[in-house]
Parts: sequence; structure tokens; C-alpha cells
Amino acid sequence: MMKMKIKKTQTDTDEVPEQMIINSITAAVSEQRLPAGTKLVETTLSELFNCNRANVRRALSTLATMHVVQLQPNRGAFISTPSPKEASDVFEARRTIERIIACNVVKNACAQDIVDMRATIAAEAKARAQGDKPAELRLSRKFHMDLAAIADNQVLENFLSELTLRTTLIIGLYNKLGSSNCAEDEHSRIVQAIEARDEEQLMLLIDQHLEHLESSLDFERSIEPLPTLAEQLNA
Amino acid sequence: MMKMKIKKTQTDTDEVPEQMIINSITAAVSEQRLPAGTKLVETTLSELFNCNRANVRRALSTLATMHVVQLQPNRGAFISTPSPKEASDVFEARRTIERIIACNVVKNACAQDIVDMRATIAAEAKARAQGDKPAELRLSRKFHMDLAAIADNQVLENFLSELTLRTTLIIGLYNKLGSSNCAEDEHSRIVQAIEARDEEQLMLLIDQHLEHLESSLDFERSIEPLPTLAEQLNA
DNA sequence: TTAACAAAAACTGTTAACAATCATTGTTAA
DNA sequence: TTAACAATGATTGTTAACAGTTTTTGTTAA
Repeated sequence: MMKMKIKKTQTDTDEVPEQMIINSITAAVSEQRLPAGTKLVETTLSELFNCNRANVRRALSTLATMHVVQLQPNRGAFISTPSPKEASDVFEARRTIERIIACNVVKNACAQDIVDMRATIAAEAKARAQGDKPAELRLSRKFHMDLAAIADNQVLENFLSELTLRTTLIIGLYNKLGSSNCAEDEHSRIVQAIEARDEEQLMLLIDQHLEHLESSLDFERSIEPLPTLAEQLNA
Repeated sequence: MMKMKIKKTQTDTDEVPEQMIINSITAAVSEQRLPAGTKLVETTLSELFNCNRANVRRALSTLATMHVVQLQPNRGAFISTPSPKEASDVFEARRTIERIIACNVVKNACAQDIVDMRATIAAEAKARAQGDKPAELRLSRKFHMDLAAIADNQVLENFLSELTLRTTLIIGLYNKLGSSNCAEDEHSRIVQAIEARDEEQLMLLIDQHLEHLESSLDFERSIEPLPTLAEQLNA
């Protein structure tokens, strides 16, 4: 019997709603459109994605295991607010994982990969010049995730995906300058080292790059979970 | 009466059902009571844990993001059957993560930690002597996870938790001898190196230990997802 | 005015019924 | 006999209604 498609106008793709919710939220987090502490109301999401709450709850559960959201019993789901200790753990994990990824990239990267990387870096620079912060953040993350893809290890890729999201939350919370980001020349030099197959230099650059990010954090700035209404009206 | 492969954890009764399901299934996987490919029927689990299917579905969703189960649309949830490529990726990730964990253990481990490790190794040896495979597997995993706890990095600990579970599935699928395991003397020598704060030696032992596990795999043994009824009747 | 308390609203958590799909069994025709 | 098809049963996917909790709003009294 012929099936009638009468509902669920899925604009993006033919993906299941659960995955659409996850993708949307992770995308928003990666561009700092969803700051740490934001409450995610189930009915709001279910209306937004034309699905039922069961799907929303499963998506939130999944995001919780990815440490992108925190679930509070009877209170709801909130975008995670990483603690300083958690931030330190995340950076240590990133150092380790990006190092091994970079090693594999040196082995695997072909000429086209180098070209693509430079294109991403250029796009990132353009976004920065235009003051398009979300695009800059997205492209910066893309640079790191593209490396992971070239390294061709799905496990490490998944880990790094989670870690970069958590890093973005950390930077949003603790960065002195509000939301500074990877310096583009650091990305450029990383590509240079990859092209030259200079593994030793590459390890150094990776470490420097992450050290640069981490050292720009200021945990003393008391964790103001979210700007209160009063503060927003004052400004 | 048939023996149940999944049992409720009696100790944590005040936990939410979702977490109980996750804990029970991961425990069962870690002891190879639940082999790869096993179907997990929702109503069975909901009856087993006296909860509704919504909880079961969320638990299965979470386990899927941990790559312990695979969800097939309209077909259900199955214990994951890692491919050879996936196995290789898991081992590479484990090497990297256990190395950095071991580094931190050298820095952090106190005298009591060493005592505890030796106790775990002794218990593991006893289980092996008694032919208690599940206990042996559980204690072997505990050894590695205890190291992660001493390293005091929650992120790496979570990653390793997932990786050890996946490793157990891989070994159950591909190990030549069926379900051989970590050699206890390797664990002993790792503790020796930790006690001596010999980082260089420790890195070597970690690598050897995982190399030993990985090299015992045989991917040629065609993936027989589960023993079919026919095979079972022949035997 | 403020604090304490009560009522209402908003939201999360649970449940059961129903729909859709898949797997198995039974039946029919070449 | 075998393949195609139909019917049945089992399981997953969806939905809405309800219960329990938290948060907000409103009211009263010191």
C-alpha cells in the first residue's frame, strides 16, 4: 500500500527529530548562541521541532551524556556550566587527543587536504574581519574537526567533538576577553608543519595552541551563570 | 528456571530507573554476560526494572551514544558488534588515554593506592584460579578504571569507561581463545613501575599490555553475530 | 515595606492507549 | 516443492492525558 506523507515538514533533512534537536543544540552551543546555564524547556523544543516531548527528552538525555547539558531532577535541562576543574580536565584530554590526531594527520594528509585546510583558515579570517563571531567560532571548530576526520579514527573524532563543544562553553564562561578564539596564524602554522611533515614541530604547535587558549581563561571572574534581567536592563 | 543475564543492582535502590538500567547493562557487558548482537527488548527491560518504557528508551538512547548498543530504526536495540576498523580505533584511543592516565598516576599515587591495586590484582588472580570468568573480567576492568580514578581526570575516566566496555565486546567477538584477558603479571609489573615512579618503563608496559590484547585478536574468524539455533542444535 | 503564606501557573515525570512497522506463521498458486 | 502473498503476533514509535514538583504570582499580616 502506498504511504501518504501528510505531516512532519522536516525542513532540514529526513533525519529523525531526535537527531535534529541534537544537531541544532550542538550547533548553537558551538557558535555561542546558547550560553552556559540556559534552560531548555521541553515543550518549547517540542513545538520548535514539531515533535513530541518523548523525542525531546531522549535528545536531552543524549546531550547530557555528552556533557553538553546538565539534567536536574524535576527542574529540567540546562546548558552545562563547566567548573574550573572540569575545564582543566577537558584541556588535558584535548591536548592528548589532538596530539595523536595530529600525528595521524601527518601520515594521512594529502595535497587536497592541505588546500581544504587553508580554505577553512581563510574563511575563518574573513569571518573575523567581518566581526561574524558565530561563523568564526564555527570555522575554528571545523578546522580542528577536519583534522580529526583526516586522522581517520572515529573514536577520537567523537571524543574531540565533545571536547570542542565543552571548550566553547568554557571559553564563553571564563575567557577574559569575553569570547576570544584560536589565533588564525596558529592554525596556519599548524598546517605548515603538517605540509612539511614535521611531527616534532607540529606537537609543539598543538601544545602551544591549546596552552594559548587555556592561559587566556580567568577563573577568578566569579561565575555569573547568566546575565540577570536587572543587569540586562541596566546596560 | 533460566538464569537471567541482566540483574538489578541491589545496592543503589534510590537511583532513577534509567541509571539502574544503564548500570546493569554495562555491568553485564563488562562481564561478557551480554554478548555482541544481543537484542534488548524494551518491554522485557521495563518489566525487569519495574519501570515504564520511556525510561528504557532513554537508557538505550544513552547507551547508544556510549556506543555500547546500536539502535536500528523500527528494529530495536542491540548490543554493539564492533567492526575490525572500530576495534583498531578503540585500541589506538586506549593507548593514548591510558598513557596519559598512567603519567598522572605516577604523580598522584599514594602508598594506599599501591596497596589497593595489589589487592585488586590478587582478587583477579583468585577469580582466574577459580575459573570465575565474569569476576576476572570485572576485576581486570576495575584495575584500569582505578588507575583512571587516581589520575583524577573525570573526562579521561569517562572516555576510558566507554573504551574498556567496547574492548570487552571486541575481545568477546574476535579473541582467538574465546575470552582471554589481561595477563595478571602485566598488571603487577605496571604497579611496580608506578611504585618506582619509573615513567619511561611504565609507558612501555602500558603499550605492551594493550599491544598484547590487540595482537590476540583474529578478525579472520568470520563475524558470527550470534550462535544460530542450527549451530546450537548441531553441537 | 517586608516576610510569610497561599494560590496559580508552568514545567517535569509517568502512564497507558493507540498507530506503525517488522518478523513470523499460514495459505495459496504456479 | 517452492515462491509469492496474506494473516497474525510481536515490537517499536507516537501521542495525549494525568500526576507530582517547582516556580511564579498574589495576598495577608506584622
